[in-house]
Amino acid sequence: MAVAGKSKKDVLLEFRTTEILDAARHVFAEKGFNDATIDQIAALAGVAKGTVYLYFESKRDLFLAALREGVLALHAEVAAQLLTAPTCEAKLRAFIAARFHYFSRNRDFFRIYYTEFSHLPTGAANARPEFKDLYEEQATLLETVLADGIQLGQLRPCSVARTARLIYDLIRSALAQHILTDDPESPDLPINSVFDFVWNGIGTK
Amino acid sequence: MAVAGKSKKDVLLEFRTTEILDAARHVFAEKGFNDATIDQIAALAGVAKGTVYLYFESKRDLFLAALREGVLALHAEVAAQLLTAPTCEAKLRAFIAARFHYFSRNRDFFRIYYTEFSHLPTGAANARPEFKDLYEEQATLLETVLADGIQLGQLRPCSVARTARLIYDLIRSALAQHILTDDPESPDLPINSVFDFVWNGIGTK
Amino acid sequence: MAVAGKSKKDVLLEFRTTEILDAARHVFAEKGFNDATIDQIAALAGVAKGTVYLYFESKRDLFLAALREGVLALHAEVAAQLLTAPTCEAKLRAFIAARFHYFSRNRDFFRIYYTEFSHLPTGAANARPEFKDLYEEQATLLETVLADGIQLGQLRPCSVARTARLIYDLIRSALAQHILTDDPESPDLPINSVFDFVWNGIGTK
Amino acid sequence: MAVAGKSKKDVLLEFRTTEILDAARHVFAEKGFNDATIDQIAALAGVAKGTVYLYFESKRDLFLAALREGVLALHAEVAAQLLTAPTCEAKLRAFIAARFHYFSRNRDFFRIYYTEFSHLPTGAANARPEFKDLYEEQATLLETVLADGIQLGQLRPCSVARTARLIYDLIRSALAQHILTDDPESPDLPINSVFDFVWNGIGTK
DNA sequence: TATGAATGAGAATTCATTCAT
DNA sequence: CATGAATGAATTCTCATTCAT
Repeated sequence: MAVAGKSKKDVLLEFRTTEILDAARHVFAEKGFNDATIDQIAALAGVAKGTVYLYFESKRDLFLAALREGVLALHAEVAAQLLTAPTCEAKLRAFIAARFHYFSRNRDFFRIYYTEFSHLPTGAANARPEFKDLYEEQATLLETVLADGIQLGQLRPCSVARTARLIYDLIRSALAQHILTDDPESPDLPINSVFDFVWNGIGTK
Repeated sequence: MAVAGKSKKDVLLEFRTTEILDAARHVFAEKGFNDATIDQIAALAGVAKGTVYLYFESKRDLFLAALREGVLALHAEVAAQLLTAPTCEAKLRAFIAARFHYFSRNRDFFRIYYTEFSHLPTGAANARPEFKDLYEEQATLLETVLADGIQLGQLRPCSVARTARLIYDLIRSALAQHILTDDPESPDLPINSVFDFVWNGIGTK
Repeated sequence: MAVAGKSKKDVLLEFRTTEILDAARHVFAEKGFNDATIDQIAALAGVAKGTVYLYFESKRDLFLAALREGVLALHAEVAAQLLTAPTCEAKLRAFIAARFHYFSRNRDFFRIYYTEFSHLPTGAANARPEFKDLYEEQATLLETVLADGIQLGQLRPCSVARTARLIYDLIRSALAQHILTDDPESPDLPINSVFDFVWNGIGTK
Repeated sequence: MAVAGKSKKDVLLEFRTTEILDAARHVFAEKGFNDATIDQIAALAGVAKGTVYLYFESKRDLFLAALREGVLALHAEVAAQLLTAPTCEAKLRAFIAARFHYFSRNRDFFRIYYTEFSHLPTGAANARPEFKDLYEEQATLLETVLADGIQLGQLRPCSVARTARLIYDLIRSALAQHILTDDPESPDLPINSVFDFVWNGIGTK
């Protein structure tokens, strides 16, 4: 029994946390960080303004939490998909597809992710170490795929770090077109486009 | 004499405008639109707060002016380079190189450009028509190169619009790595990387 | 107990509202709308600037609230007095007297009322519909008295609307002399003067 | 020759002054004191902003000058009309009529006059001695008429000062209805109404 | 004299954050 | 724990006034 772990209190706590995070994600996605207000988030979460501060230190903190949570889920999903892919080519396609599918289901989150992670590599100026880590984890995933592919001779040799970054941003770019324009189509077409572009380039042979 | 054109007054006016725009570019680049204040910009420009409003209607207007000016200069430079390139391959390389060179010389501007244009394709939500046009002009340039290349059989057939967007964002991504990390190296290496990636993809054959 | 109605919270809310309105009335009376500042009002009310905005949407809104409240109270008092007056002559005198008495007790309010309602009949230009209504209610009261008086042959026939307006403004004028000069005398003398002037004119027979 | 008086310089000076005063009157009438800007006035007068300050100390000063000028002209016209009226009754009617006619021709001015003079007797708070005098001069004119009328037995005895004020404000009230509603009718009707009201009161007998 | 660019004090309003209940 | 009233720092923008040319 002791293993059960979650008391009623814990459940409530987690519930509130989730509720607030969901509201935050929605409002931040809608209005952007600056134009979102704690009032709006609290209202949407169905709690009082002060309550938000019981769960999160500050507006910024809440924002980061919303971002982190989503990124972790994304990472888990992508990593899982990667495991099932046998070849390097399949892994690359899975990486792309997993991201498209995840964000298709979490469009609010994409807006935050997109905004914030574009600012990410701003180097020193940005000073957001928590983020860096989240990003690194993603990048590492892709870099491993690339490194393996090169080793196996299935990929042309290149700078793994640099190329991973390119692919990563390429996917983000294609996602932006797919998500931000509220394209209701299946993501299969852009997934193929991106993969084809990455794999074959645009030159004829 | 009558041809002189610029009176002393005009010179001063232009000088002030430039001064303020430079300051704006710097502060906006440093802090982002929301965290930049007119006070800071005025101080950096060496004028009083009110003076800024003599030259620009509002904070937003100032921001857009800084952006527009840079984009127009960029566009002119890129277009010029494109003209001198004989083949489709050369044109694509020129497109990439021109952007790298321009932004290497205008790093402050890149930060603004990068931030704002990433938010661009947000569709209806964005409602910034002045921008759309600036972007379109750039995109068209690249699309023309692609369309010609396909016609000449030098490029694999693809969706011109979609591919142009991918390349465009790919360059932005590589630029971000180069510029935002304050990489002092010559941009030649990333230029080649990007071109190679675009042209050949990453797959072996 | 359930009947109590006002919780502690309601009381506090009403108290704050009153406090702010009183302060507003005072400052607006002293300085006029434009030269009054929210800072001054907040300070006088003993609250922070932001608190004012918790109770009123804007400076203008606060001003109108102060005005409206006073006008409604005035109207109620005048209407009550009118009911107790038996004859047309008595009603007219009551109308005049009630206004003098009310404003003698609410001198701050008179200054606002005086300023704002003099601008009232500016026709279309004014565009303050909330006001128009408040004014109309007052005017109607007087018009009814006049119309009845004419019907009963106690008043000389005349344009009821026009005459009501004249009397209304006449009272305001006399009030201005009485209130704005801080005349400490009983208002009985000006009340009689005004009534006599209105009733008999100045010509000898 | 020395009597000629006005050099070319003087003429220009007077011309500019008039031009600015006219513009000021118009803008102040349109927007009110606070919302009128020196820029607007200068533009309408066809001079540069700084020039206004060559002729008038401050915005307030300009406003007062516009007011003073109009009041003096009004006063002169009214005084002239009074001279031609033989009886007390005629003088009173002339006083009313002259004001209606003057303001019918100077509607812009009425708006300023109306606004400012309603605030006038605000006692100490107002501290505008220049005005007091302008007002007194007008009042004296009317008081003299009343005093004479009482002496001749054509008017019922009353407080001359108080009654003059009442009549004065009554006229203003009727004027407001006539002018501010842009009534295009001849002012004869309201002139008669006012006179009748003043002379006979509203009571029968 | 005339100009109009520059100034900067000032004011309304917002909203993250705190804390007494 | 939860609440939401209160706070007040911060920010944009305006415009009367000055002064170098």
